Amino acid sequence: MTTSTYDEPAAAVAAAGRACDVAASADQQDVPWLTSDQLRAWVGLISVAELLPARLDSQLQRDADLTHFDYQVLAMLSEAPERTLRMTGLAQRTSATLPRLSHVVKRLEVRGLVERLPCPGDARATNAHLTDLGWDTLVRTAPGHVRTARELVIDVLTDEQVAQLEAITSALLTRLDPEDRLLRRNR
Amino acid sequence: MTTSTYDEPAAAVAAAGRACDVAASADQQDVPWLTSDQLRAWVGLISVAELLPARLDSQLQRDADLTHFDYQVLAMLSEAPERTLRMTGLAQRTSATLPRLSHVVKRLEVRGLVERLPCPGDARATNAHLTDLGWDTLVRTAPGHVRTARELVIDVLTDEQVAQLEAITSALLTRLDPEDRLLRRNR
DNA sequence: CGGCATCAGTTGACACGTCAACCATTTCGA
DNA sequence: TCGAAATGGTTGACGTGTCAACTGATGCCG
Repeated sequence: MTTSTYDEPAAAVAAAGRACDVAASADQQDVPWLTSDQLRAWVGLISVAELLPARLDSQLQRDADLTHFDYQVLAMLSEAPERTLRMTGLAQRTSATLPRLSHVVKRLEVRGLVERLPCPGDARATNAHLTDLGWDTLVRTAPGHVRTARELVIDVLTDEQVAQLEAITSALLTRLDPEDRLLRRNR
Repeated sequence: MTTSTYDEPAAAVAAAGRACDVAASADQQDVPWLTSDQLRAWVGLISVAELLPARLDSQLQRDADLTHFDYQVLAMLSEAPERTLRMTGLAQRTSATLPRLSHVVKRLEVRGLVERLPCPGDARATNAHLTDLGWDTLVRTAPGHVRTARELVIDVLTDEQVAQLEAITSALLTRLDPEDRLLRRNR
């Protein structure tokens, strides 16, 4: 049972893995457990993935009453021709489900940051359009957001690490986003 | 206004940044915008931070009706002496607020995976204890979780990249988790 | 044309996290 | 030793995301 007393969260996951070696040999495929190096990287990554979005949300919430997701929606629209996108396209660019996007856009519309228009070409579709107020809000909010991005990530790393991070996330996204919905690399 | 048509999400954030240069020079501090390299790394990171937790949740939900956070709670308890931790300590180890943990532990207790006991030393405190059922559940669930960790992250990267990722996340956590780990409504 | 499958999007019920308020216990200073 | 403040934890209301069901429009194939 190996019940030594670990202090670090990393060890907890490891212990569960070790326990599995004992119990799971029967009906589970052999899954090689992580080395201690791999384990540290894994725990680090999931910790960052847990804490970073919360920080972004709280900064944007405080400064502009926006979710990070709200911000991304506004940002995508600000880039689009006519500042307009169909709901489906917007959902893909923000990695969101359609129901989620629908709810969010509805709230943004109530606040006057976005408006919904029927799509001329296809009566089923809806176009989301960034209003002037939405644009102004985005412009006003961007600097603080960038500052946060620098404080929490960019300025903490060396240029070399930034380059490494780009390569690593790019590799991960081939698994996490196989359909390339984020349109990061449109082949 | 520079309204060229960008295809990449990365550009969207950039545009907002550029716009800010125009409008915000008056009352905002000068925030140097991100270079294209930095921008790619940033967008990659927030994409991963958005997608990875969702994947972990859905795998664990499917296989064991557990949230990734539930899993982490069980894992931390499995490591602790007597498989027992006080709520506050558990909250720190899982980067959770106390209310969140309280709700989660209540649900886990209903399912019989955890039990709550008054703390002998301090009548205010509560001890959370992993039951045998909880241990078995964790043991049964771990292999699939490890497999997912490999498929989505570890096996996608070279050994060198894993090492780089460890260094990078370690650096980021000095900012994201500067000893806070709870301290919600202080002062 | 008629009928069926698919697509685009919305809605509502439910689950989870957050926040503020709250209670009980403990600590500490005067 | 008494009372105020701090600690440990729980609860309930509210906002947001998810899923399943639904509406309406479009496309397809006979």
